[in-house]
Amino acid sequence: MKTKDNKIPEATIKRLSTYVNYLGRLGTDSNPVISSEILGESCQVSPAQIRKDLSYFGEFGVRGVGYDTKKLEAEIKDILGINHSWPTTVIGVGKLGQALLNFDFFRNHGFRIIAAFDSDPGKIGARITDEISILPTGDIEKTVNEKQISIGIITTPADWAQDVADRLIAGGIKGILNFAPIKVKVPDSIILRNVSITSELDNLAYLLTQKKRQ
Amino acid sequence: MKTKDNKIPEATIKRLSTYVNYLGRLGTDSNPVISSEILGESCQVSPAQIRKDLSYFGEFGVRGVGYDTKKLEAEIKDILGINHSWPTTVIGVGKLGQALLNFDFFRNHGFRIIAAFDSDPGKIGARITDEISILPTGDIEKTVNEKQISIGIITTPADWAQDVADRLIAGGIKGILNFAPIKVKVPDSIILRNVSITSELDNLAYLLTQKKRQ
DNA sequence: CCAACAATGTGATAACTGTCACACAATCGT
DNA sequence: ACGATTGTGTGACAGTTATCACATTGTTGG
Ligand SMILES: NC(=O)c1ccc[n+]([C@@H]2O[C@H](COP(=O)([O-])OP(=O)(O)OC[C@H]3O[C@@H](n4cnc5c(N)ncnc54)[C@H](O)[C@@H]3O)[C@@H](O)[C@H]2O)c1
Ligand SMILES: NC(=O)c1ccc[n+]([C@@H]2O[C@H](COP(=O)([O-])OP(=O)(O)OC[C@H]3O[C@@H](n4cnc5c(N)ncnc54)[C@H](O)[C@@H]3O)[C@@H](O)[C@H]2O)c1
Repeated sequence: MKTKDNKIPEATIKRLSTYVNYLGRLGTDSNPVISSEILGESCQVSPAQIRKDLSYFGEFGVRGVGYDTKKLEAEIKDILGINHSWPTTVIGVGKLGQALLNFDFFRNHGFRIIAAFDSDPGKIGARITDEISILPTGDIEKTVNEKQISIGIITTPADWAQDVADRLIAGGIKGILNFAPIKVKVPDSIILRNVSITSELDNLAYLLTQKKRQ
Repeated sequence: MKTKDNKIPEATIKRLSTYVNYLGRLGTDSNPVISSEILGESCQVSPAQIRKDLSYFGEFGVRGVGYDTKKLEAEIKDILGINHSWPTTVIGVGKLGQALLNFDFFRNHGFRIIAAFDSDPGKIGARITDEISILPTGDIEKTVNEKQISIGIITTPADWAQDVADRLIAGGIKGILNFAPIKVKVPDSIILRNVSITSELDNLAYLLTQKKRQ
């Protein structure tokens, strides 16, 4: 795969994720080929935007025809790096952590949760699946290191997020997805992304308020 | 509150949410005043960016001093429209829906979940809290209308998201927060925001892959 | 009262992102 | 064989967002 440039807009990556998700839901048998027009309608993105997004990474379509559905899906998965399974762990098996642990979608789309941690003695040892049982927080460093876990998902209360992040990093984690409503500090070598559900709701509230005030 | 302009960057709103969240966590007693420098360090935003963000809405600080912590928090809540409680409902009381229903944080920060819906006969009728028990999907229109619910949070499987959205809209909903991995179609008058956890993970995978390939 | 200082608010500028039009390549029908 | 048609790929342009420098304004200590 060629990357013409390394200055890809973040929004482009987000859209690629949408495209690949939609392509995966398509019956490839009935739709062997798809145009940017049709794809755009489903993803609510302009056709030109789709072509532009793809053009950052190469030429995947056939002029006058469109894109081979299956091939395009594979190409985007390759671009995003979800054509293999990233070993992943969840720390904090509360309400949200359990939802993520039981979310099968991940398994088929590039992520494999292979460990779970909690600090609650009442939870430690509980089986989640055949291969996962809840480990104590103190084991994070060792386990991440031994199992070569790449991605850590933090779903502990905010007060513990930094501590957990530090442990993950000590164990050699590569990337962190943080659900706690706090900005954890990590060295530049670690990729960090935050999911802020609260901020999405706040945004909704703002737009509703705007509409009312206008 | 004055709004100088109605072209506020979406990123600004997202950051305001971060600021207000951080300010809420501060002990206002020990920190009656805060500078853009300090706030920026905690929120990982440049001081200039913070001042710019706030300047879209007015002048809230005192030159040479900084911002009154409590007052700034109140001002941002006012800007975002989270200085009162939005009546909210969750549709799809599965793993994720339950996590959201039990997330107390919302209650103290501008959102009050006052109804929950599911289509599973085994779940209907179950009590969530004193005031909420799970209602059947067929009641969405009526309940949203009667209780004047403003915001609907969709946590059903993707295949049902559009149906649920249509019912919410028929009931007079104002805004929708959608967790299902599909783009639901809504009229322009409805505010729609999507939370895509998968896309955040994809983004993480992309960045990790980039790092590896570089 | 004034000078030294601290931190805000903002216009100018740079960087980034999205839109659009159209050249170009492949296919299809005659 | 070739013109008509379809839909991609991309350069030029427009719009948006972030960064920076500094003028401005309030505070504090002598
Ligand atoms: N529930 C939601 O809908 C929601 C939404 C947005 C953000 N969040 C955030 O996600 C995080 C988890 O939320 P939740 O609702 O699942 O809370 P929860 O209380 O249900 O779960 C937290 C879990 O973390 C465990 N834990 C505490 N300290 C720990 C530590 N040091 N190491 C490992 N595990 C530890 C607890 O034992 C518990 O099982 C919080 O930071 C919350 O703000 C939750
Ligand atoms: N669990 C996660 O971590 C996670 C992460 C990202 C996105 N999501 C998305 O959130 C949604 C819910 O995920 P989940 O893990 O909670 O699934 P789940 O299967 O645990 O829950 C889905 C719930 O929706 C109910 N439901 C089904 N059809 C309905 C209808 N027509 N009306 C009302 N309720 C209906 C089901 O009875 C069930 O209780 C899915 O779209 C999923 O893709 C989940």
